[in-house]
Amino acid sequence: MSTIYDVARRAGVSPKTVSRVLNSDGPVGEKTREAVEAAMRELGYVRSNAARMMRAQKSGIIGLITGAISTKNQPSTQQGLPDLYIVQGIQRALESSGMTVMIADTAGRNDRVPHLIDTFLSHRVEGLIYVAEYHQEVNLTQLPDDTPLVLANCFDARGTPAVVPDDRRLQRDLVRRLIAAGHRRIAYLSLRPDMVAGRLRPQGYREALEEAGLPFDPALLQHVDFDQPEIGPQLLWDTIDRMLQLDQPPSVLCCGNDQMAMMVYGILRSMGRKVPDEIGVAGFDNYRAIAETLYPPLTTVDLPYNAIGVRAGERLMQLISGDGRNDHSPVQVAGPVHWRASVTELRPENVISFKTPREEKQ
Amino acid sequence: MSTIYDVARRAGVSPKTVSRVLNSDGPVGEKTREAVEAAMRELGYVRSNAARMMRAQKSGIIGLITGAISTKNQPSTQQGLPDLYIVQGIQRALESSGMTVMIADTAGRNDRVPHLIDTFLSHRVEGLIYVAEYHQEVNLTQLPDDTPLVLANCFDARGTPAVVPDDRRLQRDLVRRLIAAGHRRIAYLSLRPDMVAGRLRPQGYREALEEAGLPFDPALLQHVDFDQPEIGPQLLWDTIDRMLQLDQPPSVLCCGNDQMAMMVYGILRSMGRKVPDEIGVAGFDNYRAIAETLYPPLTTVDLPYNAIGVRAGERLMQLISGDGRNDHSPVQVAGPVHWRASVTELRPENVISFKTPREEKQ
DNA sequence: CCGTTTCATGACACCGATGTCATGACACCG
DNA sequence: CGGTGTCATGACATCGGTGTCATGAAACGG
Repeated sequence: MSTIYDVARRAGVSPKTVSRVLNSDGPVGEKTREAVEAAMRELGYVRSNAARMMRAQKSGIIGLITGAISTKNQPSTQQGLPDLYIVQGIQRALESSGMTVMIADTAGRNDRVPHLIDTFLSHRVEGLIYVAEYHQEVNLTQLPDDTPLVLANCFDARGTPAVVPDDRRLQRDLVRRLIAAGHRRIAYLSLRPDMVAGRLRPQGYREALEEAGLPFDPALLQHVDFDQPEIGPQLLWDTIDRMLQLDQPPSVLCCGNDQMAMMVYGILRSMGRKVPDEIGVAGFDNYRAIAETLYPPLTTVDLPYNAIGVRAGERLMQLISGDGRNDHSPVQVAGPVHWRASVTELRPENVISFKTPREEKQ
Repeated sequence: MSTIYDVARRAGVSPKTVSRVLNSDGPVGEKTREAVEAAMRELGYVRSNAARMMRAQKSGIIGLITGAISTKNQPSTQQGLPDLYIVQGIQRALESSGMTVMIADTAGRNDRVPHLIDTFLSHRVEGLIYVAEYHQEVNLTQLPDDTPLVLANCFDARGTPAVVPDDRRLQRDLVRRLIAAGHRRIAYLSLRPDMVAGRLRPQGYREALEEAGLPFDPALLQHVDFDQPEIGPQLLWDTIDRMLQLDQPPSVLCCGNDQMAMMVYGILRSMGRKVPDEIGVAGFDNYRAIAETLYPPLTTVDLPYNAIGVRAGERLMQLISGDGRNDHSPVQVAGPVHWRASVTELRPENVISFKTPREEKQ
């Protein structure tokens, strides 16, 4: 691979002049510039990042640690790959800055994280982002260095800058919407309470009920460990069965996530209950491969992974450029409700208030 | 960040000696080694890859180009993220070699590929892998350089080393298994024929029929563009309806992929047909988030994305180490059938032949 | 006890790009 | 016409490791 020296020789100038052409510092004569550019083209010259970053003491590299790519071995993981969208968002946010993103995968083993961090440091990354597979608290080994770190989809006790989904608010918005559609008996099938989402989402559910003056019925809030290998479907079946046996059964089942909702579809139909006519189903995530393909399509709320990534990327760029605003509270990100055919509008008159001005004009 | 010079000064030795400790070339006295290691620990020394690769003229970096991370904007993409498993496989294959994998995302725009390649070349990557979102033919701009390139999940007309799924064989194996289970009228709902999978998989289906001496009925092989935004479900509904109206309706619906199978579940149930008692459903991909969670779980065949990645990584390492075996035929990878509850065994006696020796002992 | 080999270590150059400073050629101004 | 400023360009050092070669000391053999 050719170097600036090769280019310089071919163009009959000094290496420094080639450098000037490359970087547009200092002045370069018109003819010289053309000669240099021609030489570069002819040699297929590509500038060496290694030499460059060595001199400049800047790598232009951002390190990204994620389990996204190999999450499937973990037993209790729900759908698996959503945090890929976070990575996508990060890339989008960093694209304009000219940074190169280097992604390392934990391969499902958290004990490899220190090694990955070491590799990144040896590349002299200018910043690090750790992306968790699902909203959780983490505890990374302290970075020995002053390299900035941002946590995405997770947080820690040290107050490291973090960006997380606003589970509470998202669930509240969805349940609000269900209430607005006329539903009064809303069941909530929650994820395990040892997951952050399994705690925050039920909170949002209860908040929406309270706001609307609806009573909270403990019988309608159940935690279900639905993704257990064997017994998961049984647990879910049993929980739904009990709810439907109640004196006042629910008119809609709110599920902890879209994958649970998919399983609920099958169970309800095996029970001979029609969705949405006899009972509605709502999800959480807007995991589109599921939500849009299910039949009928699933009402759910957008867990904005993309936005989380973008925000995390932006936050990191701030830190790198020295904007050390010590915001110890994590950034919370929310997203829109997606209303689809899996829940009926019990009171059609309510629908009107949800039309946009534009639609009303038509 | 400290350098070998800092370490050397602290340990009272020369930089070269520190280098020797790092790389275990040349001999180093016991005491000296300890002093150097202590100094490194105290300073939190991490060796600079930039300087290293500059001297060694080796970057230790593999470039990976994929649309995996941002595929969702594309209109005609089926499920979206499976090629992430390919990336995982590649990482696994390259892990032991000490290479660092740098992933670049096309952000859904193929016109960015040349730019990404340039970035990689400026990092002096030692090899490149291009990962396609689904099995397809591609046409990358010729690499100006002698950097080795491997295609994963795609191939080109130039005979670039490639690793692809063996769609034909996978489908044949699945249909064989259905036939072994006693099914004789097997319908095939294919993906669009302009996709490679939409051509190869039906071929495998027909091969399995021929092998078994079963007649091929054109009415049972239909292409369905099921993931069209609006009309997809309608098209699918209509196709299934027609098939079920036949004099000899099928006993099992073989779907082009798992996502289509998920949609078929909903449609069959809305038609009042029970799965698997009245009609069986089979998928393709073993997209576990769907196949295992659907109710009943889906019989499907493993599209071995992981293995494709591993093979691609291995192939690239061969090329880098100079093993230029000019294998112009793409490597074809297959995987196992996953038999789950969505298809019944019509003739139980057949099941015996599928028991493993171990099971028979019990 | 002297010549030769082995061991432990250091001096120095080099990889490729770029920051600093110097140099020569003009142009401009009083 | 001499002094000064601008422009175009190059020489040289530098970033942090590592390959090459040299050096001095200890060990070994006869």
